[in-house]
Amino acid sequence: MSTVLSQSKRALAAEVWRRMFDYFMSTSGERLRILAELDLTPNDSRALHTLDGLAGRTMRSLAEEWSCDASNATWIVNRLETRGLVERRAKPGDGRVKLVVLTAFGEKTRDRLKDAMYFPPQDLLEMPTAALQALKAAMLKLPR
Amino acid sequence: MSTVLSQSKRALAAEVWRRMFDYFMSTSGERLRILAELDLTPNDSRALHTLDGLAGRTMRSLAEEWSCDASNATWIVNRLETRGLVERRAKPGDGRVKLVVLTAFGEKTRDRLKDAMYFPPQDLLEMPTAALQALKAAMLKLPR
DNA sequence: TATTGTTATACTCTATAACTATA
DNA sequence: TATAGTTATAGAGTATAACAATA
Repeated sequence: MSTVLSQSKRALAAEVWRRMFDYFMSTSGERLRILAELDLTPNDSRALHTLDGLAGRTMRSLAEEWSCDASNATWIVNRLETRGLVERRAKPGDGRVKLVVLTAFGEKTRDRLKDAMYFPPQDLLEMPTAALQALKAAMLKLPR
Repeated sequence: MSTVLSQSKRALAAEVWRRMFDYFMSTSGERLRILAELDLTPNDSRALHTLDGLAGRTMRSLAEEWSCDASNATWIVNRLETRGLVERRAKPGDGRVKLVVLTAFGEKTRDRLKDAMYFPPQDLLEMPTAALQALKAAMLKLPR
């Protein structure tokens, strides 16, 4: 891929990004409201989405994923455990390792959170259908 | 405006929102990197964007805008003041009130931060021009 | 001896309540 | 007496370093 970009293309991408950035930021209050309603911090939210109810994650891998110290991961998992969202299980082969999994309540909370976050802002719902269709077609071309 | 929406329109808006949400979230690491480079926390960033170098803001209005306690606003402003990003000025007519303004350094830091945040992600810059044009046209129709 | 995780400790961020100064 | 802001204090969240248990 080329690293040389035309001036106009740069300006185009900048305009697209600025609009998307501003719109997304304008909706951040709604996300804070959703978290407060479920009595979760942004950090709790990130933690819930890292975990699942099946495989289990080692404390070490969680600290790495969360870019924090191992002792901080202990603190975060303790907090979730106290609230019944996760549990620690011993790893069969290695007595040093603990596996953290979501409880049924943890999975339910994570799913409720995800549904709420994915629910579109009211003013997006009220856009003309044609504009939404154009937006969707363009969004499908986003690189990830 | 109608509050009755067709099923297909709901699904359309949900798809658009989910794509935008996921793309934006996938770029959050870059934003944290920018903040770290300027030695700012997300909170510092919010504070810088609330202030300016001219009008000045009362402590009370800042606490309200930041949805925090007045004593917390004092703490946040103290932190910025220690780093030379803001200064407190007395309000001429009312000796109780203090006005917080960005210093020249504060304005420069805020501008550098804004420029970095508005710089589009690399993979957006590398999208085909036609796709970017379609994206821009759709973005211009966003409600805010 | 190296690795996994926790505990002890300190520093940052946030809130409640008490306080000072001005209106 | 009411308002603007700060200080005292306590609790949540994060990091570093020391530690215990297991490999």
